[in-house]
Amino acid sequence: MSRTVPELDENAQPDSVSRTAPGPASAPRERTPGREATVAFGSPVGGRVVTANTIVEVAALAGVSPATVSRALRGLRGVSAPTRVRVIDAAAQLGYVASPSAAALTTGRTQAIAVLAPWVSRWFFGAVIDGAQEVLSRRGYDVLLYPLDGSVDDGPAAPGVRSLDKRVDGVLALNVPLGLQSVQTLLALRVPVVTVGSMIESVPAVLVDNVLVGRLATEHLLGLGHRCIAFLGSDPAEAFGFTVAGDRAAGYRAAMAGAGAPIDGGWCPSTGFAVEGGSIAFERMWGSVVAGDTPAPSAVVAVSDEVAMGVLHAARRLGLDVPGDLSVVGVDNHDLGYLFDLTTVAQPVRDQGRMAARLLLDQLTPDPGPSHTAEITPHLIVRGTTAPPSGRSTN
Amino acid sequence: MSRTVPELDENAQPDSVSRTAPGPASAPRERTPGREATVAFGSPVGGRVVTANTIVEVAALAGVSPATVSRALRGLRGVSAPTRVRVIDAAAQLGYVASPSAAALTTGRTQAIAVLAPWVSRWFFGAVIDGAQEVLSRRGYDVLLYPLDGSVDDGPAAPGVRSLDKRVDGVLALNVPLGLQSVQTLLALRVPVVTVGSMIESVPAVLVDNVLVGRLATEHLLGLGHRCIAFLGSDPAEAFGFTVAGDRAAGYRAAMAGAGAPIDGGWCPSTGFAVEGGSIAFERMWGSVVAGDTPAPSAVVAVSDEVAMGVLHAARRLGLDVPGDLSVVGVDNHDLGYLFDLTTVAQPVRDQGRMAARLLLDQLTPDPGPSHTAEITPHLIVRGTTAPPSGRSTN
DNA sequence: CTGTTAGCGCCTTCAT
DNA sequence: ATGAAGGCGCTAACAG
Repeated sequence: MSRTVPELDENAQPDSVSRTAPGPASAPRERTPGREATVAFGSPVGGRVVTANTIVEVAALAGVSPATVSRALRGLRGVSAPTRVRVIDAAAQLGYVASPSAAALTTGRTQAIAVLAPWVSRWFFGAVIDGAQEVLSRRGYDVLLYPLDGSVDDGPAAPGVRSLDKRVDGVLALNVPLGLQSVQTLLALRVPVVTVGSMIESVPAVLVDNVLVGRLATEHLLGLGHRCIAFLGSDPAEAFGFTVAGDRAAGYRAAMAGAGAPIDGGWCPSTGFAVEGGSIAFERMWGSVVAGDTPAPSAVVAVSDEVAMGVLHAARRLGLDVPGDLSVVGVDNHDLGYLFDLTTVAQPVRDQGRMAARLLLDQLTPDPGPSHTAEITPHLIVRGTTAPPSGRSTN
Repeated sequence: MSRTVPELDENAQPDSVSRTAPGPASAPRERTPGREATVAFGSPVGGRVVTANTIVEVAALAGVSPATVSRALRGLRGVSAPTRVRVIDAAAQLGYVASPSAAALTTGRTQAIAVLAPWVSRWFFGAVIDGAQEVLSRRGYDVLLYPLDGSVDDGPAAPGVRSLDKRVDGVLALNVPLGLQSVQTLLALRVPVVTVGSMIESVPAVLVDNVLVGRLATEHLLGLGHRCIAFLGSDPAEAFGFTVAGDRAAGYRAAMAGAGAPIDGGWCPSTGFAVEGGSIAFERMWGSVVAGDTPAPSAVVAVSDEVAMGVLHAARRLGLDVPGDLSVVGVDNHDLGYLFDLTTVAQPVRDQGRMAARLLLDQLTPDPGPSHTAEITPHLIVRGTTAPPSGRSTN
């Protein structure tokens, strides 16, 4: 199958299961009418109390019908104030929470949102999710995490996406280059979808003006006097509406063209978005420079902060001084970027998550109105990895 | 090696600003008997096909009863091979997926696991989740992400945890310092719980021998000849079974004591686990050193790699050379640690997620057996931030 | 092996 | 403002 585990932590210790705890015996999910809790939920002081499993118990305690409990607890109108109080009290006292499954079965809404992301351990995704989560949980939605491995190809059945059917009220797709089949399956779910960073036709999205991103980064370097600027992160296999790298590259090219600065063919290797890609590409490029096959760039625009970090690392190993010998700009404003004193084009990432969540929630209201696409404006943050070129070629 | 993110090509379309897409109109979740999909799910070629909403349609198409469909699709025995094939075919053809809500309502199992974590954007949590997710989704479980803000205090109602009732089959609590109330509410859910990094009495856990962690780090430095070693990350508010920092500090103290190296009162500030905590604490400490109130340490053990990064950053600002003037050890083996050439005590983090997930799944089998606690063995990874002290005080 | 019969717990008309 | 009744889609006992 897919999903290999490349990043096995060195020392993948076989599960050394040592101690043995008694454990809660984990009784096979009894369906008995009442459960014992050690804490009185409604009262400030502890004590033994039976937790209600169903709405019926609450109704009984409050002296009303289940229907009224349902209405009262959900804040629907048509319930007298005193009744509502009694019901809420009873529910609190019993620690009652409506069964999401049962509620979903009748209403057709699950109160859950799927978040599609290849990993969460990469900062960008984690940050977007944090932002989205914040908004979604405040509105009472659960977040279901779906790992969509980077495999762009999707089989005819696209099982990953398919399993979302009837499971969520909406989908947040994070920088996921979905194959055609997956997209169609996704849309066939008939639930609102919002993408972040990638585009699906007629689906609302949170997008950054990536051409501008590329331009800002490049023009900053041009402004410092650089003429020989490389772009690390073009991607040959651009596809499926995921044009982040391509757009940034375009902005770079536009800026270079605008300044009349020629671009060498060896200056635009592809890297992906991770640290290693940056290291490898830069080392290779520099090898080519040393060999005389490629003119030496005095600055680098990296497609992401992580790629920039990789470049910094490689540059150090190669004995290059940053920013003395080489200026570096990244993109993202990664949480750890300041540790490298990394100049970067910021694209508020947590905000993207928040906005995407709001866009999605908008589509979940009774009267959605037209869905729109939100555009995020990037801005330059100048730190210490950029400086005028050491030579005297001032522009 | 590591999976690369999506690919892109280099053509960028000018990004029109804030477009407004028609959007899928997002009809209020119609409950009509059939839905249109643009793709034939079962057949290799596209075409219009009605997606079945219920098991009844599948039964009809396969010419069997709903019960048989249920059995066949779930791989239960007691279905003849040809029948099973017919059913599976029919289901595929209709793009049928059983409603999780309905299934949960009858079985009492939701096939979902809650992951409790304060954030996802911090590397440690993301990595653990990635590991857990990998195991859980392979076994058909959904992952529900619950943001539990670091607030240790929990109100009497502990609403955050409470809402998990009837929603998940198990809970994975990641380094969450749960308050007493929350713990009891959690246990009252009557579902298996596994913790990572923290301890709840009689609840299985994945734990690192953190005393050993502290010892390994400290003894490494002692072995290099350091005598004046600070520990950044003691935790004053240690509580709720979350003893990570305390245990590491204890290991540090034990090692120091074993070497007969005295510990100055100013050497053990608290930091939390994030970068900034490390920077601030180290700067403050160094201020005290400069003021003559605290003897200068020649090395630092940081409670986490992020704290170590903060120390490195602060040290650089203070003009200290690492490892010339100061050696630094972290803990975690953070994905980005190598960029800082950071010596660290590794605790395979993704593996912790995997193991926790397995432990949890073990508890979900019909006959759970005794729950056990898994212990992870840390090990030292020597990189470039540690070296013998510049002075000649060799041991 | 397969079909029939009951619910699971809740929400939602429709009455009252 | 409240109650009564039916059904959401599925699974789990029984029949056969």
